Amino acid sequence: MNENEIFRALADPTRRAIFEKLAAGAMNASALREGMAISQPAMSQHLGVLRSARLVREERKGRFVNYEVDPEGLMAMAHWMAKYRNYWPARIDALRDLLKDMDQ
Amino acid sequence: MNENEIFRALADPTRRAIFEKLAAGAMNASALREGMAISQPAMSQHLGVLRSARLVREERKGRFVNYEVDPEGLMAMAHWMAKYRNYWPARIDALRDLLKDMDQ
DNA sequence: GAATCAGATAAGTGTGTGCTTATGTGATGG
DNA sequence: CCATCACATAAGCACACACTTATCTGATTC
Repeated sequence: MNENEIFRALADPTRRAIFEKLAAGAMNASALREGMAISQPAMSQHLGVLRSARLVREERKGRFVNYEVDPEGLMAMAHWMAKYRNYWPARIDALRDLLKDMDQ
Repeated sequence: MNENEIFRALADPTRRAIFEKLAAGAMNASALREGMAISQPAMSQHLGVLRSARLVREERKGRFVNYEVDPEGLMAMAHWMAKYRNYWPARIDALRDLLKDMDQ
């Protein structure tokens, strides 16, 4: 349950973009790079950070490495957020939107 | 809804500690410093970051400034997380509580 | 109104971080 | 086997960031 690595990992917009892309479907590092204007080493480093934060996990597939979202990191984040649920109810309309989003 | 400022703000452990302390009860900057081994300017700067991320808000009280958790930032985070709901399933006990709270 | 207090801002500094180019590793294929 | 691939690692560099000390602002109190 390493909040620090998780928040640090997500603090970088490029990494959030990578995560978002992976959330839409697992793929390998080269596929991730497509349309992202990012060098191969940079991608590899970003994936390393996301992986050690358990936001992403890898699966070797021959000489490819398939990456996918690791629920573990998201769970840890949810736990962190749950500590502050006292502060959520204030704006119920927003919460309703949130639940709607979640239901899709 | 600037995810970037929110995640950047929470990436620093000192800032998360400040936020956590404020979540336990509103207080002014000096009270926040107690037991935290942090200089006055540093605290002020951290509060500035948290405030501009809308994780915290201030209320002038004479020559004191009372700080409290701003639900706005947490809401934005919840929205971000909601996008990845598909990946939450495995260990939901905590999350079910979370959603139950949201339903109120 | 001068001293004092809470807090913000300014300016400088060391460290962290994200990038780059270059090279390494390990699997595939001709 | 050796050329090529998908990817990781190494090393260096520019910039961001969290801190410091010093100073400023604006409200309170005597």
